[in-house]
Amino acid sequence: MPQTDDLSEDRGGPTVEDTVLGDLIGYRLKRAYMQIQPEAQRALAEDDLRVVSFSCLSIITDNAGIVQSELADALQMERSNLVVIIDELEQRGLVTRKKVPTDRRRYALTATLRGRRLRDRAAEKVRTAEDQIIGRLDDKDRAHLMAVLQRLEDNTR
Amino acid sequence: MPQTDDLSEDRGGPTVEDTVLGDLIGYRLKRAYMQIQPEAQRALAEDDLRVVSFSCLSIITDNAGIVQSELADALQMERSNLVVIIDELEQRGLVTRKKVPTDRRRYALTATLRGRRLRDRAAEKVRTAEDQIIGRLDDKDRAHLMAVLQRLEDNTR
DNA sequence: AATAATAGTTATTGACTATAACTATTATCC
DNA sequence: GGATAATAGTTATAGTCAATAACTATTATT
Repeated sequence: MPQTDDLSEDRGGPTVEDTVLGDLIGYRLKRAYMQIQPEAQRALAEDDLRVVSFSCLSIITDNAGIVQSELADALQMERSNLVVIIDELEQRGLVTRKKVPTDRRRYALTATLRGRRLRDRAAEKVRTAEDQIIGRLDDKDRAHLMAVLQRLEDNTR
Repeated sequence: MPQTDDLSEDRGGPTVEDTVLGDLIGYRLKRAYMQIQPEAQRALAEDDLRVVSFSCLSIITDNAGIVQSELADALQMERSNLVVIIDELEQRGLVTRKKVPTDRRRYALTATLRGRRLRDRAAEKVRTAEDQIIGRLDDKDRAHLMAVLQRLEDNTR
């Protein structure tokens, strides 16, 4: 029997009572996210990417020619906050900004070969990092989780 | 057939491609949380509570006599950031700070009757707000979601 | 042609988190 | 038992991030 010497203090605090918070979905979502996020962040930092820049790079890779407003919309962020992120991706040679001839207000964003490769590599690392955490979560539970989260998200739109 | 005039633009953007992001748990968690959080925030604002102060009030209510370090630990936040929050809860007469006789470094936190009542009322509102969003998610899916999220969280400790 | 709206940009603000440094008190160690 | 280390609470501060407003250039509307 794997009985150790440590008492209740061993992991995650001395079992605080909770009759309400833990039954709220928002709370559970936040807690789960707080465990995963730092690992994803660490994985992406190896390639000097933040979560948000990786997200942008990824969507741009999958949608060559997308413009900034559409990207902001897809990632549910303000287009003003996108500017510096695209600036950096562009300066690093990961994406290109090209004026759309038919509408010169817009910039078509396209990932370069380097950008696409970096996206794939970084995605692999994040996936691996997540798998570490998921641990004993089997494929069925994982699939169910993803489906339910997706449904949750869709319900609000 | 509920065919409307609007095209693909109707809800959530014109279906942007995504071969990677949507398969990451961190991304799905964040997106789901981003839908729920504003509603919870709005519900709590009716009682001049923020999510974090509600969380504190709730844990204190369930753990009369808990001290600030333990609370910070339970909510995974910095104890320095807790100070002003407890200050406010105390000033509003929702919790009391009382020196622990056996260890005068510590303050025992206890919710007042008003605090406990507010907690219950606010919790009810958040629950209702969440239920609006959950919508078509049946009890079985909800229970499964909560269990899996809990497991995810525990796996990292 | 005048007016609206849209895309991108810049600057700024407020909220939140993390860190370091400090005081008071208690625990540990020689 | 006294020096030293550790802990609880606090304060101040700095960094991160999201939201807002205002601006220019361009296109759409009437």
